[in-house]
Order: sequence, then structure tokens, then C-alpha cells
Amino acid sequence: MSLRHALLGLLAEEPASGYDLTGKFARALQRYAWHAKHNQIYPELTRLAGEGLVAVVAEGARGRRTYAITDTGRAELRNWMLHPPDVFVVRNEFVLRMFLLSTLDPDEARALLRPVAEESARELATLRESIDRADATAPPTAAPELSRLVAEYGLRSFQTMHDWALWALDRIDQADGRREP
Amino acid sequence: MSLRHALLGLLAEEPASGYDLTGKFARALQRYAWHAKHNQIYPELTRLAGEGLVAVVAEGARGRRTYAITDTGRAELRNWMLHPPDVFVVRNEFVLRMFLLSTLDPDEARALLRPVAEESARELATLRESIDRADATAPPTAAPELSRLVAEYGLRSFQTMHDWALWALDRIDQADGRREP
DNA sequence: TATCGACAGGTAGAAAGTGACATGTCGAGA
DNA sequence: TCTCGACATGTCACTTTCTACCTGTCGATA
Repeated sequence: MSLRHALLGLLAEEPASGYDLTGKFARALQRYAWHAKHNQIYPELTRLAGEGLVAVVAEGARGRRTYAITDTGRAELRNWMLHPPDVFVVRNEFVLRMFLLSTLDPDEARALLRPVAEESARELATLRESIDRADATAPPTAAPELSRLVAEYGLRSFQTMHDWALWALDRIDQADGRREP
Repeated sequence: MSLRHALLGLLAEEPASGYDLTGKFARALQRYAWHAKHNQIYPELTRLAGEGLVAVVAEGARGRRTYAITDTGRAELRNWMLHPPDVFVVRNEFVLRMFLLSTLDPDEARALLRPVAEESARELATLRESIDRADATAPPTAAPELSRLVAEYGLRSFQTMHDWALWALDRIDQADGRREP
């Protein structure tokens, strides 16, 4: 039931169409939190509308339908947020591959870790940029800004991944008894 | 196709039964990398055996069947490891909830973050303990020890989560203009 | 005016994953 | 000897997700 709550969460901030939501998933949630594409999003929106958790509030060009969260939907989202399960289901193919690193030999492990170090650095830079941009545009009456919190989490996570990849590469080099360029 | 590669990866280290593998998932992979329970594992093992990627190498009491990876299986695993996709599919309900934190008010956010700070500290301690235990039992001819790498990643990730949760709590307190106990 | 890319919405069939149920064995301790 | 917990393996119906396909509109630029 996570997809529907992700959608309710996005709609709680502002009304949006299925197309908008697909974009938000691709830009914000896809990489770290929850993966979903339009073929899952459209049917789920229809279902949510059928259950009265969201409603169509506008229709525009090209068949565009803008959805907004309803009071029922907001109550459902709040209830879900306030009652986290004891264990979270996690599926992360990246971490799985790191777990299975030990099935490779040192050279192969190095070859996998190098792109990790590079990409985490790139993601880190991108995220920092978008945070800085958001901070600059910040409203003068800076509210608690809870949305800044998860951005910081992402920042720190990528920093951790980057530092770790460099450490791991170094450690393999040392164990291998040589210094690789 | 991640489940089958997770199983192949575990069997690449040593032969095991479905029951053993279920335990390994529960202890090692479940929390950070890949969630799977016995009702998925048993059928997948049968399928893998049917395709010749694993084979039954022993039968014991209580219908126990010990599987080992075959050469074909090892080749498949290696191929999968050496060809990571451009984007990894991630589904992490915890991170999703942190994304949606901004739909709550500061008090509620605090209530969610406090257990995060506590549990990450506990997980951190547990992991550090098991690493120390493994280091102590380490073979004298310490090989590159690639399996130590992912443990370190877990350690750093939990440390990051813990530090972040404390930072976030503090930031909410400050924005709220008071110091919460 | 033709074309193309972003906008906008979908469906169908297959695969993966979930929750609940079902069955039986072996060894240790009361 | 009885009971109980760990060992051990499954099935089935249902939900969720994935892959691949389909349809059409609007605006800008060639």
C-alpha cells in the first residue's frame, strides 16, 4: 500500500495530474524512496478516486485531469504516517549487489566500486545544487521547513556512499598489496 | 530477477537448504538489501534447480535438501554482478515516510523521528558487535575479505541515519522556537 | 505545412511478492 | 511419555509490479 500513500503524500502538497505525479516520482522519489512509473500511477489514481481519497478538480487540454486530495484522503495519509510498521520492507538492488561483492575477485570488485564512487559524487553535487537553489528561493517567513529534512538525509546518504566506496577501494588495494591508479 | 541472484550469491559462499537460506535472508539481507520469506524462497529454489543453476547435493533429516550452486549458476551470477543496470530499482518504505514528513506538523514529525534515532543506535550497536566478533574469529591468513566491506557500509549507513535523526529533531526544535525534552 | 518532442492518458498479460494456511519431524526437558 | 520449540517444506488465492504496447494533442521550429 505504499504507492497509494506516496501519491496521497504528493497530492497533499498540491493538486496534480497523473502526468505531473509521474514526473515527481521520476525526479524525487524514484531513486531513493519508491519506484513507480505511469503505468502504475494512472490506474492507482483511478482507484483512489473511486474510493474517494482523491478527486478530479480540473480538466485541461489533452485530456489532462488534475487531482486533489480529499479530507478522507488526508485522514488516511495521516493515519498511515502516524502508524509505521515494526519492520520496513526494503528492496535495494544496489545494496544487494554490494552484499554479493564477496563472490567476485578483487579486480572485479574494484571495477564495480569505481562507478559507485563517481556516481555518488555526481548525485551529491546535483542534490546540493537543488537544495541551494531552494534555500535561495525560500520564503522570508521560514516555516519549520520539514521538506528540507529529507533533502539533508539524501545529502548525507550520498556522502556516506561516496566516502565508503573510496574507503572500500583503498582497502582492496591494500589487501591486494599494491596501489591501483 | 534479484531474488534468484541473491540466492545464487548465498549459495556461492556455501551450500545450504531452503531453511538455511530463509534464515540468512532474515538475519542479513532482509533489513537493508532484499526482503524475501520462505514462501518465495522454496519455489524459487525449485525453479533454479529445474534450470540447472543449483543442484541438490544432500538430503537430510526432516526432508532437508541441501542445494549447491552449479558452474552454470556461478556463470549466471558472475554475469549479473558484472553487468549492473543503469538505474537500480529502490523501494524503501522508511525513506518514503521521511519524504512525506512534511505532510505532518512539527510535533508529529518529532514523534516519528525519536524512534528512528533510537532504533538506528540499536542497529548500529548490534552490527558493530557482530563485526567485532567476526574480526576476532578472522582467519590468520586474512584474505582481501570483501565481505567486510558491506558490513562497513551498513555501519556507516546506520551512523548516518542516527546522526541525521538527531540533527532533524534539533532543527525542528529550533524552528519551533523551543527546546523539547 | 510538416515534423517532432513534450504533454497526456491508457491497457493486457506475465511475473513477482504477500498472507494465510497446511504438514510433518526431531530432540530436549518436564 | 508428553509437550514444545526449532527444524523443514510446501500450497493457494490474492495483490502488486513489470514489460511492452497503444492512442492522441498541442506548440514550436524547420
